[in-house]
Amino acid sequence: MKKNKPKYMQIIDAAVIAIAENGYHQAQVSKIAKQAGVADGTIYLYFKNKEDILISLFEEKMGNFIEKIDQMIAGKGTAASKLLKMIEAHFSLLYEDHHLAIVTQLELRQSNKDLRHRINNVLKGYLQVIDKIIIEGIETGEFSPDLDVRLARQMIFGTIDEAATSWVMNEEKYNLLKLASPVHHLLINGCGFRGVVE
Amino acid sequence: MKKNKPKYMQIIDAAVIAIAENGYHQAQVSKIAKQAGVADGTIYLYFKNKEDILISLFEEKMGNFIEKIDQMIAGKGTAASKLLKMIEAHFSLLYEDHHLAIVTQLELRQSNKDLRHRINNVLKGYLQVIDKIIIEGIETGEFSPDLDVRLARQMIFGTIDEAATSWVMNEEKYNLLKLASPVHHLLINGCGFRGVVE
Amino acid sequence: MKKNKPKYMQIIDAAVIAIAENGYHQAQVSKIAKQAGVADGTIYLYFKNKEDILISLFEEKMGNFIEKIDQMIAGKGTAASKLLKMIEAHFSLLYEDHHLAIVTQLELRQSNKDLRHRINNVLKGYLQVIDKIIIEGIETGEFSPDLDVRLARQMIFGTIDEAATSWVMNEEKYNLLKLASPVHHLLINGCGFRGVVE
Amino acid sequence: MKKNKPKYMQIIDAAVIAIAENGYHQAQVSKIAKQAGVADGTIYLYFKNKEDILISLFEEKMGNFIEKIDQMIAGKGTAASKLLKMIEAHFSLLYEDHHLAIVTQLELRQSNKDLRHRINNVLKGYLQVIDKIIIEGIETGEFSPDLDVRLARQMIFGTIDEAATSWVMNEEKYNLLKLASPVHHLLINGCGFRGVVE
DNA sequence: AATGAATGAGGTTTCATTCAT
DNA sequence: TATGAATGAAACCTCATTCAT
Repeated sequence: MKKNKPKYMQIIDAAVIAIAENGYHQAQVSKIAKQAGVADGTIYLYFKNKEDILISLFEEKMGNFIEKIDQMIAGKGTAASKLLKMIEAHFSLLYEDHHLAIVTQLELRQSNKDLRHRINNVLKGYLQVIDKIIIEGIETGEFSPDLDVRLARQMIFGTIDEAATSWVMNEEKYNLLKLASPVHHLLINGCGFRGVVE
Repeated sequence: MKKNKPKYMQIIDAAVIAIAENGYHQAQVSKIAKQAGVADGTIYLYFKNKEDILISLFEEKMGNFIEKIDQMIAGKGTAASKLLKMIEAHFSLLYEDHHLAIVTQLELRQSNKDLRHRINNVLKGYLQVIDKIIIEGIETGEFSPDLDVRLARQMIFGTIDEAATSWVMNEEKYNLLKLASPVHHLLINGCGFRGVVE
Repeated sequence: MKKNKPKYMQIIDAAVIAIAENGYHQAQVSKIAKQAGVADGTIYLYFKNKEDILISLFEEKMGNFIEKIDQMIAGKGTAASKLLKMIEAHFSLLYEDHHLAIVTQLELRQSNKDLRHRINNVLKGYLQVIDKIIIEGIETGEFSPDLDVRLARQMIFGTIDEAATSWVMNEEKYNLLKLASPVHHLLINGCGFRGVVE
Repeated sequence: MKKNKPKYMQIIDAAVIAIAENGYHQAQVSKIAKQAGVADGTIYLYFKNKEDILISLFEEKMGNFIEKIDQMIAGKGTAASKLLKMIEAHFSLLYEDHHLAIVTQLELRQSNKDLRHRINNVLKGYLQVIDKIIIEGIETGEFSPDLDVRLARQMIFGTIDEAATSWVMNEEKYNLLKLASPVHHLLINGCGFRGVVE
């Protein structure tokens, strides 16, 4: 299994840095190889082609994240608290890894349609986690019983993603972590006012 | 003024079709020219370069849309009703123009960072419209008084955009227009349940 | 005869300016037309193609010059004095017309081989004038009887041309006219020293 | 160091042939690559761009030549004899390499101003060699003490260059080498007659 | 396993020239 | 005569991938 050899992650980590620092289209295979400290040809002993590096990058980084989240929400607690934890974990992941934030929020988006479909496949795991929380919330009565799960999921993911992207595009000038709670509040309560400020 | 000549819009419309049908990177200038029924060189009588076609495309299509929305929400009505109109207008724009939906939601996102920054500039106008509605809603007491405008805007835009992108990626299998009302309801009320289904 | 119409010389003069100011490869037909105050298409009513403008330019400017020189040396006087007059006329032509100097000494040289052959054809007239002076000098005993006319002509033309080109490349910092006499002296006497400074 | 690899000179030599046979503007990179027996892309492993091939070509061929001349005139001997050697070396270089003669005397002259300036920089070394000889000649009393070094240099270079160019334009019908001696004689003695044939 | 020199396909843009008005 | 919008051919360079060592 190639994935267990040290150079596999070495190349993926190099790709994150190379893409973050040079931009998607300027991160040539030779730059990634140089950053990884291996020869160009060596890349092809571990990855089928360049696209394979990118999809593997996303799988490794996001896959781990999804597993972590999945465990995190497995235990007890309200759906709302689980949602908050998820948002915090998501923001934390990007906040802690500057390079990764740039790569996932900006650079990887300019990949071609094919690659983006495969990235979306990875994301499906994340969306399923969100779905789980929503369904649990509905069942426990925390969330509105007539919630359209798909739409709610799109709101949750779209909002988190948009908040993260804006933060990266604003050169990370403010503390993303501090947005987790207000974002969470917004997703639960929406914009509307009901006479009581919670 | 080049923009008033018929070939200007002819080329832009051709670009939308060519990009939608071939993909961003496979929509060569020669393909756009062919689609427009002009010679390759003619393109450069109306646009500085290929990137200029794309930014102009976005400015024309989105710019017009933003103006329309802006007028639409100028009159009377609640902030909530204005938000609904906006969402309907947004979904309608994409629903009515299959090619445009593909181009704005999928293809144009793989443009390089420079072009994306210029696209974001156009989008700013849209975000300001959203801001206007939010602020109006807060002032009239419809929306929560302690709403963070920036976050609310990110939720609204992020949700609309994610819903639209999902619809396109799902090959537009369902009727996007019908989502306007439930999406609007979600944005106003959030996921949370308060014992009353409105 | 097209040559007698006012626009013929108008275009040629515009070409001199356009080439001098923009360089040979940046002097597009449209620039020449603009400088001449006519439409692009009008150029083709007076010239077969772009090359025809350039060759005509050279013929007009140099042709006139050669005729003038030819008349100048027709009268009495020593061969040496005629040579001096010719050098002075040559330097004067370039000294008086800044644009023409740049065009003939620098820009027109980057024309293709074909055009250069045709330019050389025009130059033949000039070379024949030089030959006339040399032969006359030999016959009168002023010049060495065993002079190889072709070589002497190459020395005279090569020296004048090199002096003129150097002057233009040095941005015409010094007075070219003042070089006529010392250049003439050099051509007559060579580098060698014979104990007497004339 | 790229210059030491065999393909570096292989490509330069191919460029000389391709340019000589096809003309400057018809010597596309692909033709040079084909002539060199390498792929188009290989060219760019050794040269920054097409212009870099041409300037390198000139530097290699002319640079070597200038060094050789410089050593040649370093030893003893009269200034006049050194001048003769230089002319012979110059004519010999072109006479021995048909392709190089065409390239330097005709084709490379149609390069753009920028490239020509860089070529002139290389030529400066040659002009300095000429200056050395002139100054030495003045100091030893061989040459006229009131010689203007710059003008003398222009005469010498202009004459040699014109003779060489004429020879190439006449399709090298006669033996250029045989012109070295009479050209040398002309440069030393000029056109004038002093009653004694030396 | 590792190297890195070599490959070669593919696209944007310019500009001389035409021709309908 | 004069216009100027439209034409369309043609080339430099990049970079993912291979393969002999």
